[in-house]
Amino acid sequence: MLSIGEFSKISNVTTKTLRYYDEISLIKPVHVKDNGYRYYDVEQLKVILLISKLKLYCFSLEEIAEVLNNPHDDVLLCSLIKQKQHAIQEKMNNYQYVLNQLGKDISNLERGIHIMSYLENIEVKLVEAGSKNILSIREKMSVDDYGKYMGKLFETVAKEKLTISGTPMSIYHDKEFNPESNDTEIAIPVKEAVKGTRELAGGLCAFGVLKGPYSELTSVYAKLEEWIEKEGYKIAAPPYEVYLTDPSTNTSPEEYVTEVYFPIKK
Amino acid sequence: MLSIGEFSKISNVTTKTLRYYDEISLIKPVHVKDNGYRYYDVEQLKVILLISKLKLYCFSLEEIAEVLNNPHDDVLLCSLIKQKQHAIQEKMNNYQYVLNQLGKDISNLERGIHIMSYLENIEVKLVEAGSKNILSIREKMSVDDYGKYMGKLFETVAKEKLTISGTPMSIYHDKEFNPESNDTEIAIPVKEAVKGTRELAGGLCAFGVLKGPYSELTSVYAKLEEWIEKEGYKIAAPPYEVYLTDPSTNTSPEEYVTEVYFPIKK
DNA sequence: TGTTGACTTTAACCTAACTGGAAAGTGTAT
DNA sequence: ATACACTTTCCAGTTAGGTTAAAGTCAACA
Repeated sequence: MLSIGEFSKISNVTTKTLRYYDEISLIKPVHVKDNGYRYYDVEQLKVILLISKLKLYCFSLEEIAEVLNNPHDDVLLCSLIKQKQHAIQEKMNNYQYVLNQLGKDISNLERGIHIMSYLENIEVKLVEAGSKNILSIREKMSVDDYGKYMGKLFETVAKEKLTISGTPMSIYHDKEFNPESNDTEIAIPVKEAVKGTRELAGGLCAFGVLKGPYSELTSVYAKLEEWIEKEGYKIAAPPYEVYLTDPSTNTSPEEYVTEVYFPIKK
Repeated sequence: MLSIGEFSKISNVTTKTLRYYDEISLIKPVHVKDNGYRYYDVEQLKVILLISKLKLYCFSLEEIAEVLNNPHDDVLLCSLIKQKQHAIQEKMNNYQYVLNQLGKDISNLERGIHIMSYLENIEVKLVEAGSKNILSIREKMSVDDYGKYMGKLFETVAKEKLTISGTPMSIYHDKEFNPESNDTEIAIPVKEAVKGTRELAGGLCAFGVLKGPYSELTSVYAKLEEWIEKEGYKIAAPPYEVYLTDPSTNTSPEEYVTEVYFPIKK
């Protein structure tokens, strides 16, 4: 039997953490004296070792508890580990992108170029957008669902034998930003007017183009808004984006070209 | 002037977050009506854009505040970004290691090998350790300081022209684990008995070897402790590690060889 | 002008995975 | 017997917000 201090020293887990794990029933000492002193069994070292391993793999304590409650379910464990493998791979990709961006900023700063000066290169134009007939789905969704709904639209196009007359778009109906559930309309311009299609009104628009990943679109929004206020216009309808790059051809996000339209009026 | 909803939509930051940033004075609306309604200026879009960028770079809100409070200090900004660059690189290295480990576990699990079965391959031996004369520094330190203190020891060796008689060691005097400040003694065996050296007592030890990164040492501790209890011994003195691999030759952590000794008695 | 519905406010509480500190009680070596 | 190292519980705090409720306000339409 090991006191909490001994158990802590051997397992490289602090006593604070061990008491917390006891509290949440992740690993309970095999014996508790009447005065509350905790005593662990050497066998429990294997358990705390597993906990530490899974924590390294970015498991939440809740997920670890699930694994510990099903000690012989190696299929469950394996599928959870594969999930984490995927998640960590995603994080690494993201960090790789961040390192690129950050490297550019460092070399700019060392040349005396201010970090936000890239905004000056975003051009805003006043355009007259033509009205379009679009096949669309409007739903509360997260950004991750765009692909799914886009797929549905293309299915409909195929089934109904519609004629595509432009690149995919999304229209933002929300009044504020919400990453989990935005009121978004995913659309493709088509020739035919059938069930599921509608007319997207044309008119005066503030217009900008982005070459780069979608995460940089907010800079274009900001520039458009700045321009709209400076020129004395007001936003007249939900803004929309037009995706000129087909994401199914595996172009890198750096090469994506996206148009942004803010319908406006005086 | 933009309402909080408009500002949120354009900047892709939720209204909740904006209110929180107001509360902590990270970015305050340029005007607040008597009824409490917040109104932002288009110019503030650049500020929130910068905040989002720095958040992507893993800045804490406190660090971002520091940057915003020194808007023209590009040197400060650049040095902070470089810090983050380093930190992110570290994280990626760590994730790379995790992906390797996790990949091994997946392929093991798919072959029906249990995730903790590697423990069975750790061998424990009973040895009689000889006593050693060591030059050492004992201090409360974190693992990150090991190199620093080791460097000091080597300086002393050089200055005093001592004769090294073994590979570096560390002795753990703490009664429990504490990552920030462990009562650790960093040591090198030397021939001469001078100021700063002492005798490390020999005697019966439970002994194990690890080939691999230091983070896996806990598995060896656990095995040793299990063996000690099973054989009816008790720990008699602080455990110590002997580093057979010279970390200054750039061996990969996978190749490190470390011995672990737990001095014991009946 | 009135009304409706969308927008905004504050306040209080919740999250994960702990950490820190205080005050009191306990174990063990001398 | 005493000292002191070890352990206990309890409470508050950390980051960066999210959730919910109840109340107040705005703007557009009739």
